[in-house]
Amino acid sequence: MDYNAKQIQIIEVAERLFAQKGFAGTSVRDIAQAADVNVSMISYYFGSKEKLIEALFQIRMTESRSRLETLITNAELVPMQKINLLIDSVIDRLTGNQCFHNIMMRETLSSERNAAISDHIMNLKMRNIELMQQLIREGQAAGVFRDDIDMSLMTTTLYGTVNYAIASQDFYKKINNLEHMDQAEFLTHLKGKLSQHLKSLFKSTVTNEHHNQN
Amino acid sequence: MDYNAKQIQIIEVAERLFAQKGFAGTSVRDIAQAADVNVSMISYYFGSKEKLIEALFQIRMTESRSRLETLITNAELVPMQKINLLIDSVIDRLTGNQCFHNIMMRETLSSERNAAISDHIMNLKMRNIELMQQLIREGQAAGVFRDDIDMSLMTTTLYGTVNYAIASQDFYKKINNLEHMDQAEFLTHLKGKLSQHLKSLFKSTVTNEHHNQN
Amino acid sequence: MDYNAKQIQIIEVAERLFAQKGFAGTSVRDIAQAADVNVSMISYYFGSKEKLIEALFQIRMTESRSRLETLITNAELVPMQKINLLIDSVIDRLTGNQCFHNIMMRETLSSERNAAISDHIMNLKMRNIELMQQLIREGQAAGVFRDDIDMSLMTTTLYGTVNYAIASQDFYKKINNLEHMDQAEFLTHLKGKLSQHLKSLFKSTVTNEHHNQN
Amino acid sequence: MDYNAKQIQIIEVAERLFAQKGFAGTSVRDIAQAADVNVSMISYYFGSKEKLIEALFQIRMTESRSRLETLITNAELVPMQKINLLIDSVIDRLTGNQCFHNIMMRETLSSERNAAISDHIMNLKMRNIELMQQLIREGQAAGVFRDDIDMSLMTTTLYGTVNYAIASQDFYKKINNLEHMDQAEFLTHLKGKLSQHLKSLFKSTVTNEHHNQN
DNA sequence: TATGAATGAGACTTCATTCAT
DNA sequence: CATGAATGAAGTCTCATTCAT
Repeated sequence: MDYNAKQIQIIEVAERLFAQKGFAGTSVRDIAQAADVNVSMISYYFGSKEKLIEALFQIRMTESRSRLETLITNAELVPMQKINLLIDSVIDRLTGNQCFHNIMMRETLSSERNAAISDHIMNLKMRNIELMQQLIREGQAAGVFRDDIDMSLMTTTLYGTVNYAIASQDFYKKINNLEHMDQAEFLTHLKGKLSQHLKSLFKSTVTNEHHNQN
Repeated sequence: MDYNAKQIQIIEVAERLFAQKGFAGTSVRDIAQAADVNVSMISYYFGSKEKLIEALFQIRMTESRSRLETLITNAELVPMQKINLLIDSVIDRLTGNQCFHNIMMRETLSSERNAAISDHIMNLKMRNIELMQQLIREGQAAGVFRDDIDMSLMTTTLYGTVNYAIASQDFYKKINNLEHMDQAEFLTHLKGKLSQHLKSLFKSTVTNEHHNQN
Repeated sequence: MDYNAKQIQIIEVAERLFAQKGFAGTSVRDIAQAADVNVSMISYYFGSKEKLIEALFQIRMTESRSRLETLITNAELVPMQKINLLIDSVIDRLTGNQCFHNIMMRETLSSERNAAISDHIMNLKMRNIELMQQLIREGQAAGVFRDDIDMSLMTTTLYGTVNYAIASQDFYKKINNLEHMDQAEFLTHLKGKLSQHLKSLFKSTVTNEHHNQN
Repeated sequence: MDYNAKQIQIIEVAERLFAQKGFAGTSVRDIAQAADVNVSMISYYFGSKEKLIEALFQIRMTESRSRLETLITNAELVPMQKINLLIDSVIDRLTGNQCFHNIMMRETLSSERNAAISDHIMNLKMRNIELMQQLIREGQAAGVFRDDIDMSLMTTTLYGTVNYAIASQDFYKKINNLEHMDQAEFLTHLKGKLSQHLKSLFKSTVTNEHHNQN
């Protein structure tokens, strides 16, 4: 599936609006107006509003498909390096695609799920968790990771923390008196803080050294 | 502001539907039908659909006002005990009000924010963070907590993890082969796991003992 | 099911327009405009355009339910009198409800049939044909009707002739130089001619007297 | 006016679809898809959807032009033989072109008539009736036909019966327990029945013998 | 000559809200 | 105080046709 310039334009505009106002809260008129195309183009190009968001998911998820694979299967890195790179990768992806991950979060929250989209999300998550399990086993085999790591909870903390940080960025700005920063500057700052925070968290929890049984 | 039985019925039904289908995705007809009242009642009682969700926020947030205060100001507990109680409290609140916190998450994600709701959310977060700062300072004064704790990030991890776990509960069930459990059983299981996981996380990160500089 | 004044108004207007332009050829806007109501009233009152035509069928067919029964079961008439009254009854009904029978004819011609409407039509036809079979058997028992009457073909001729006459009335007018007549006058004339014609046809075909085996 | 292969293909597909779903109920997309041509071909070849149906009428009516003439003017047949051949000819034509006559019936029922089509229909009917009048006069001159025949009513019965029989064929099948027959078999059966029925009807009505004054 | 992309009008329906009772 | 009928705006989608190629 490849899309022409106008289709991509529509998808990008839709992504932004869906993130801002939700799927149901965004009308095809909104999208058409913002993308500067005729209203009927959405149906014409994608079939329906529903199919448009499916196209969006298909594109964004295809894009992020291989990054994790190459990282995990890189033979030159030790497990803890991979964990740290993984953390930065997740931070980069989620902050770099705020709109899309916002939409994905909303869709995850919704129980009126579109089957195609749910499948996309489920597949992505399955793949991610499997890669992480593989990484954990590698670290355990090398004797540097603890044996009782619940990877699904660590993943939850990783994604949950980054997601929540992005969703609450305005609040974070305010609480830390960072309102003077512009968006780019602030994002760099936030990413640095998150990176440091999560790496520290993972190191304490995942490695064998100095762990306090609870 | 107190509401009569019918108004409360409407609010509770609306809460469930907003959580399931989103604010824009839920029509006043849906609410009226599910609450078994006339459609015009929503406008009649609350003024508008918008005002209805504001009423919902106002109620739910007023409800949760005092719990945290009493915990933090309890003189009989040591800081680490408070942290652990706090973690359980957050887990309980978020899992016990999944519908409402689902709505709050969605609204936080939305940049088309209703001013009244945004204010409610902001106030709640400010209050929470202040109480936590207070708790942290108490622990630091007692010499059991590290000096360089970024409480806003720890809070982000706490809420983010619990939120994400709730949002992804279907996935968690699947990945851990817990599909045989009924909802109540599963929720108990999940709460236990989250509690253990987050306490461990906080202990490693917050206390002075065994910390690995990063 | 009883309908209020506005609903009846809508149904009657719709009946006329469906007869004139067909179901697909008539928009809800056409109907709303002609009935002098808001467009959304059609959906509001009937659910959809489809349901509107179903309501129309349900009403018209309920109306014509009992006429035939009372005629056929009337003990004071001899079979041939019943046949003649039946012919006049069919002529009256079809000319008196031109619009509706026009719609029914179109729907019968359509293979994109609405299930509810098809059922209505099928039921009506089944009932009619059964009553006629009963009448024929009565006449045969009395020895005045032939034994080899194909009632389904006679019925086809009866309804077919009247239907076609109504559909071709403009042509009939022209061919018989009756264009000076107004509609009421012409209809009376046509009904008389049809009555005479069909009675003669049935007498020759149905009765035992003077029949020429073919 | 002659049409190329693609145009004929379009016309034939359109004929089938118009018969099935009506003119307004058939979109040019439906036609283009079923005929496996580009959507714009309809406008390109015929100017518009309207012009397409006109072309269809023009073709089908030109086709059937001469059959009746040769029959009526055949000097070797006696009037009653011509009547019978005429009946079979009508049955053959209407059953053989069900699609087209279905469309013609619908268009006749429509009061939103396309002028060109109405003219076509009117011309065909005028020609038919004139040929029949000629046949009747011939029979009357020979002393074998009654003097008071209303040919327009007899024609109405002929066309009306055959049309109605075709339109109600599903019902006829059901009522006579012929549902086991395939379409070709059933059609042969129906044509035989109609032929016998109408010939008997005409013989009783048209000829001087054994007529019962009404 | 033939095409497929593109269009604006209009299709049906649902929406939140109002108003007379 | 409560209701249900009614409304106009706006929703998504399909339509027949046009136009540049």
